[in-house]
Amino acid sequence: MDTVETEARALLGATLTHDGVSVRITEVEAYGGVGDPASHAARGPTPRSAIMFGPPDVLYVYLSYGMHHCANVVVGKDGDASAVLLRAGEVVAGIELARIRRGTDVPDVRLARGPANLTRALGLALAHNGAALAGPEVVLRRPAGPAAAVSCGPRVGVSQAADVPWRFWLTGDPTVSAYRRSPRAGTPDAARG
DNA sequence: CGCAGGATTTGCT
DNA sequence: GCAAATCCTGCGG
Repeated sequence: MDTVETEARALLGATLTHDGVSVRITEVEAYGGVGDPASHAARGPTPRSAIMFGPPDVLYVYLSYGMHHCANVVVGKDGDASAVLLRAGEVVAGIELARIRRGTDVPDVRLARGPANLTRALGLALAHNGAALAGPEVVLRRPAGPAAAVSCGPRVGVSQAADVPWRFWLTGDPTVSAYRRSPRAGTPDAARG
């Protein structure tokens, strides 16, 4: 339970609840601190990334491309800037509310597929940045034991250190996105579990 | 004060 | 498969 990598794996199968919707986490990405060029904390603490340097078990929410929200779980002890991006999940409660937020024509397995879609299904926004995972607003219920089958592969959407296999997902789970490859098609996926 | 870029998603060709 | 939408953050001057 020391590395962000381990923390990321441990979050698979966890259930995150907010505002009437619960999502079982099926896909995550690990982000290191200062040593990880792809992390928001790569160049030291900034107003935005400061929350990552604080105590763990809080939410780190940020706005991407001016329109999408992404949610992270801050891990590691105080002073450590590690975080785990929540990329996809399965809606296990409040599915009707999630469907309203995402659109009635969205298939169930896609309700929380993709980091921005997951936050939208949960109703998370910038206002929840720094929210404690122990509640009352946001509740994270960690799984009793480690996930049975976990696959790993390179991170998606990052232009730095994309070769580091710090993306984890539950093998074979239908809510996990087989996301598009990087611009360079033909790159070996290496993502098999 | 101004500029460049981003942990994405969606829709059209 | 490609390109646009859209705004906040971080850095340089």
